[in-house]
Amino acid sequence: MHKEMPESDYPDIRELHLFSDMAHDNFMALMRGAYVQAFPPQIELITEGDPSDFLHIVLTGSVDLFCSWNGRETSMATVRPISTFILAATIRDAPNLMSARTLEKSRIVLIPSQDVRAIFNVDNSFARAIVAELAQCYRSVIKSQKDLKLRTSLERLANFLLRQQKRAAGEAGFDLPFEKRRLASFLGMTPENLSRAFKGLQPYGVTVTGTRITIADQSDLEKFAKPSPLIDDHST
Amino acid sequence: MHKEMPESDYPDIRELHLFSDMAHDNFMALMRGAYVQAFPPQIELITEGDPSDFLHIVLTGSVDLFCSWNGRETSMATVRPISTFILAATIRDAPNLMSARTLEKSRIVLIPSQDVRAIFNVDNSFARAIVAELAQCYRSVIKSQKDLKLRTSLERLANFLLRQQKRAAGEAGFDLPFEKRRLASFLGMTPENLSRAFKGLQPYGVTVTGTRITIADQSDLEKFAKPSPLIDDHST
DNA sequence: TTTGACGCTTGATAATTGTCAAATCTTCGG
DNA sequence: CCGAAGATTTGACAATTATCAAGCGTCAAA
Repeated sequence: MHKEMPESDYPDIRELHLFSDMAHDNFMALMRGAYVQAFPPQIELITEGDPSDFLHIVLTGSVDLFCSWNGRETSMATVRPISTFILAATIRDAPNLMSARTLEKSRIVLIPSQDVRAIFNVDNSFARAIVAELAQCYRSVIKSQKDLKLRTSLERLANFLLRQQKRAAGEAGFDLPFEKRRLASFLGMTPENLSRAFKGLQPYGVTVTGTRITIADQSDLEKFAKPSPLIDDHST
Repeated sequence: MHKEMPESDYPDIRELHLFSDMAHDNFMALMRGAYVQAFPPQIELITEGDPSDFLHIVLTGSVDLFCSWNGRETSMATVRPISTFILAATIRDAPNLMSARTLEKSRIVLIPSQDVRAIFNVDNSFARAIVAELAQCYRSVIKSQKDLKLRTSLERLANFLLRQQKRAAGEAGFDLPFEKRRLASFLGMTPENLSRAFKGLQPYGVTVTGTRITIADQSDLEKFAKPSPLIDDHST
């Protein structure tokens, strides 16, 4: 089932900010203990509440982080290559707060959490890289929380579309990066409401054809969305 | 205006997990560069968007962290002694994502952010303590986000009251830790709605008299609130 | 004690969002 | 190409939450 990691994957992982500065030997020690596995779509990799046995890295494909309570479920984030997830739980040796499932066929690296903690204890560069990563993650969630608490669903959608447009190099037309039902959950609304929200943005020049979005006039939409770097710029 | 820190405050700060393991010299270096200041209530200590010039520590009093957008405002957290705030922005040398204001007369320690980053770079124990702190903060926000996305306002209030009751050593009666208007904002609702939400919890044995809350039967309220350690236990 | 200021509550109403059911569209294996 | 399964859309309706305005209570300065 599990396969040792092929060395051909090392460079991609080494390039991650999290691993780029650590000592060679320590990096190799982490890699030697790691597994890589190809998962089909819709496989639950992690269940919230379970202990965090592995630090995960998405090499290809994509992973949905989601949470459940009382029969309800909500999508928290989508992880795309190449990045890690559940770092905080791994470091604290605490139960996972989120579940994770593959959205598509995905290659995932699994690094035993105890190895991560052991190297964290001896490699100072690694420890500092983890600080940078956690600070970044923390700030991202704060931004997301501001988005949720300060904006209506229509405003959240409008700003989401503007962020996506920016990721698409500012092109007027681009494709949604995932299903609408998941987008709805991510934005904290129902699929029905998302459908209506798209219509509600038509007066601001937003056109939807299937998964394809077109923004006629970016500044027009911005007048409504009022994007702020303190909420929408996920790079700082 | 600014006062150098009296050495009598050193032990309290040293006891914080963040500082307890670092080298003596480095701790002293941080303290020597630090200021302590007594602020009256309702003073804005930090404005979101500003660069993070100081790591803050609340010695006495309390501080509200809040965010604004488009004329709206929401309370994100209340900081009580003795703890730090805006660590993530300090470490990343990034603009603050939240504003901060004193809720009451408060003594605040200000440690220049560049000092914190400098010591972070040379003190490995400090770096590791920051990892633990940031991981904890991150997990707290995730829990708060789950609370917001998965629960109705009535459920959020019910669970909030149960958490407060736990903090009050499980006593049936306890006082709200801050104004209702701020509680409403923290829970993501209007003051009017909070007032009605309290009434909505009467059938589950919740009584409100001014700032005093009484929970007649904890298990009765829990049957409605369905608290979960993955949302409500802020110690892990 | 009076007078404001301010926070809290209440009622009426509106806006937003969610639910349910049915219709339509897409996808994909046979 | 067909047809079933699942996603999306739409409409009707209900629940939740916000807004506005008025009233009540408390507290502190005059």
